[in-house]
Amino acid sequence: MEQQFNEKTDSNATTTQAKQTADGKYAKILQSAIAVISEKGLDKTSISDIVKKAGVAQGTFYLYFESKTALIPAIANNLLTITLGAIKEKVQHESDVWRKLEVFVDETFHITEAYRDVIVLCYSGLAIDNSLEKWEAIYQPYYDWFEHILIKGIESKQLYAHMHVEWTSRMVINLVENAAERFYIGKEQQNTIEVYKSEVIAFLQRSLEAR
Amino acid sequence: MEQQFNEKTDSNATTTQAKQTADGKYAKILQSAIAVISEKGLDKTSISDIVKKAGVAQGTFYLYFESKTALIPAIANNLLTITLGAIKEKVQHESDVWRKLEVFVDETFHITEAYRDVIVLCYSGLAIDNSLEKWEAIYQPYYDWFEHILIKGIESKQLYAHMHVEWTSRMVINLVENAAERFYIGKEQQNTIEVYKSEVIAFLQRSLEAR
Amino acid sequence: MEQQFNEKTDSNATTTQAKQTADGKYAKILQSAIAVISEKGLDKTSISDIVKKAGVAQGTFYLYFESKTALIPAIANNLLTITLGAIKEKVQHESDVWRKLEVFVDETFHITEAYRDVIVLCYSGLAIDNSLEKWEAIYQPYYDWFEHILIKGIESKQLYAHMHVEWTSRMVINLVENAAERFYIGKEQQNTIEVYKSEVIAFLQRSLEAR
Amino acid sequence: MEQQFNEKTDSNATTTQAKQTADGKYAKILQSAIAVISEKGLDKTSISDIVKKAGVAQGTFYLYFESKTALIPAIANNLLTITLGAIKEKVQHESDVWRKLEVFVDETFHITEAYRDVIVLCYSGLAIDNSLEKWEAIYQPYYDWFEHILIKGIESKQLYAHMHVEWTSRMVINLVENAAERFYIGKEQQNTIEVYKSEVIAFLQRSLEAR
DNA sequence: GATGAATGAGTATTCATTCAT
DNA sequence: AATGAATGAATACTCATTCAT
Repeated sequence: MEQQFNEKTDSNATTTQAKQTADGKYAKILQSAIAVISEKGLDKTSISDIVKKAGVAQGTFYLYFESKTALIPAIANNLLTITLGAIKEKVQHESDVWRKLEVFVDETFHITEAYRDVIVLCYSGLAIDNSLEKWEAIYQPYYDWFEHILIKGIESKQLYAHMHVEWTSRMVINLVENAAERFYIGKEQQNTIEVYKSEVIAFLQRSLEAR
Repeated sequence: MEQQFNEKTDSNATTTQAKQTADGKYAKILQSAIAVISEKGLDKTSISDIVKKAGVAQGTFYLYFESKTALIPAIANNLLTITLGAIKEKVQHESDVWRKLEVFVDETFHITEAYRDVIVLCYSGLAIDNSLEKWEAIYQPYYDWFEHILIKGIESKQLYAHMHVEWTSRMVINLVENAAERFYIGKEQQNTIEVYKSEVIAFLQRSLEAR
Repeated sequence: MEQQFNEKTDSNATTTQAKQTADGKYAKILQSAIAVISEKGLDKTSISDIVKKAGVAQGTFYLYFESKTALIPAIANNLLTITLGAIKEKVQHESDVWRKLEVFVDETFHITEAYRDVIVLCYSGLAIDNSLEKWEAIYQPYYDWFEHILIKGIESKQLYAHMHVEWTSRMVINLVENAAERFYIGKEQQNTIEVYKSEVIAFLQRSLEAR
Repeated sequence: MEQQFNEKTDSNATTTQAKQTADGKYAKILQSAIAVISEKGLDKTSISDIVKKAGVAQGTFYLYFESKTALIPAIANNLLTITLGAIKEKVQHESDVWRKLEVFVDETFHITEAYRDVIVLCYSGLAIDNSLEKWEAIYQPYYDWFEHILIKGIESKQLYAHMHVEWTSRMVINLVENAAERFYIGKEQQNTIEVYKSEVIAFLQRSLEAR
């Protein structure tokens, strides 16, 4: 199942690889940018900060990125690649759709915690630019992958047959991500996390289960 | 029901009123800011743009706002006030909880369309500042209000009794707002809107209904 | 005769005066700009150099000039005002047209020597900008003034009656200025200057005299 | 007559030839530079623009030109070569000095129109550098050639015998070029051109004719 | 000779903020 | 309260030039 998505993932990877020059300056700059911007915020990060950390010259930045703004989609793409990679990895070991959903929620919370700052910068960065559509484009492979989970679940009669899989895919992913973000951004107590996740799963289950 | 929230709403209003001077300069500046920033984006909008549109002097801005950054929570607050006001207004005419939900979805889509730009600027503005918690604080009255809808629905045995109302309130509001945003940001065809909304409502209904 | 040109001169002066604020910051910046650019050349002069010399803040420059480029027409205008002022002053004491011509040549050489650098920067500055027409516009009062000299000379039967005064005015002014520039730019020996000027005057006289 | 100038011309040519490599890269770069700079102006033209148009690598530029600045004298030299070549070509068919003068004026106007942009860039370029003397040096063969025209005219008793030929040569060339430039830069109506040229010729004739 | 990736110095311009009036 | 002239810090981006291949 995931097989056919590897292609898309690969196409992303290819894009990335296309940028992989000799000494991997593209990657070095991108990683430095993520690190610095995550810490200081997009506005307060100067190109100078980034190149200093990356150990390249000021002008080199512009050999790989058209502008400061062009960093954001690259970062977002990077984040999605990591996210989707990690989630696929975990989920593929499960065969039951409900277990998949649980693992998906688990992993989303986990990644959200780890990449909290990057997630925030992607939101703000893409919003600034009025390029929220780019976000949707970047998320496309994620949506696609989850749609297939849903379809399989429907085929196995475990999921509600009449749902609109495309829309539902987006609603579920958003619901879970947002719940996770609210959990970590709001800095709620860690001890409630399992209860919180259960509630999210229960909410989804009631919506998704076959009836 | 709304009664007890008037307090909080008032506290917001009070904040606003405190700033209401003679010629309503606070409001004039705020409205100008919303208009200009919605159009040009936060970054490309200068205080100069705002005061020019408001017809006041440069320095006057700082009599009402501590800094440019301080505009965002004010704008967000203004948006929430409008949103919550409009939704309450519409919803209060309904007695059935499912009708309330429908009207709530309708109105959210409506407002999202109308205030699309402002919503985007609030996201990016608050994210920039790493002050996403402020957003939650501002949304508090909205969450509270919806919780009461849920509670009433539970009491009337129409809604699922074991839900965690606080969390569910947030999940539902987020789900609907996000669906609406995706609809208008993605610029999907208008003719699918009713189907789309129905799907959202159906999704929620399956989760929320008593069983 | 000069009376009627005072108007135009005044209009220039007025323009200048309009810019004369409280502490004469406009003039201070303009004079500093002339000084620094004359010395270092336009390209190698930074706004920082100018404001430092003028004793104002960086941003203050932009209160009085739209851009670095906008300096050049201002400088050119300033130069013309000085030039025309000085020449008029000297020439008005002469009644004979040939004496006027002599004094005009004398004074042109004199001013060219004194303002050599400024003249060069005006040439290059206006050429850079492809705004050579501006130069013509700025020179207009000069051309006008000289036309009247020619007309008076024609009326007194001393100058060739069938010349085209407007074109001749431009040709003569250019001829003399260019001769002077070539003299000082080429750094010819000072001892030849009187002979050189005589040759220029003789050349002109043969062209202009009534016959 | 031109014979003796061939040397100088050759010296120029030699300079050029010295740079003529295998695939004529020098010429390719020079022509590209003229084209691009004429269009965009010196300041806004980057070496990158030039090499891109020339179809050579960035570094190749520096094999043929020491720096960006070094382009200007090369362009000016190129312009003079073209100008002098064209004018000589036309004038040599005339035997009468007055006809030569007419043809000289005609051709100067013609070339000024055709190379307007290049002329402007030479002015500004050389002025920027404070290297106006270079311009004189480049023009030397032109002055020399015209001096000989004058000498021949004097010998044939058609021209005024007591003129200073060297200075007069420069004055005349400048007068005509400047008149032409003013004509095309000022964008005067084309229908006046013949009248305009006649006036220039008449002005010169009165100065130059034997008396 | 040719290349073109890498460099890093250099700067015009913007704009949030202040404060004397 | 209101003004708006003045400030000066801050920075994205350019591009001439170099040099290892």
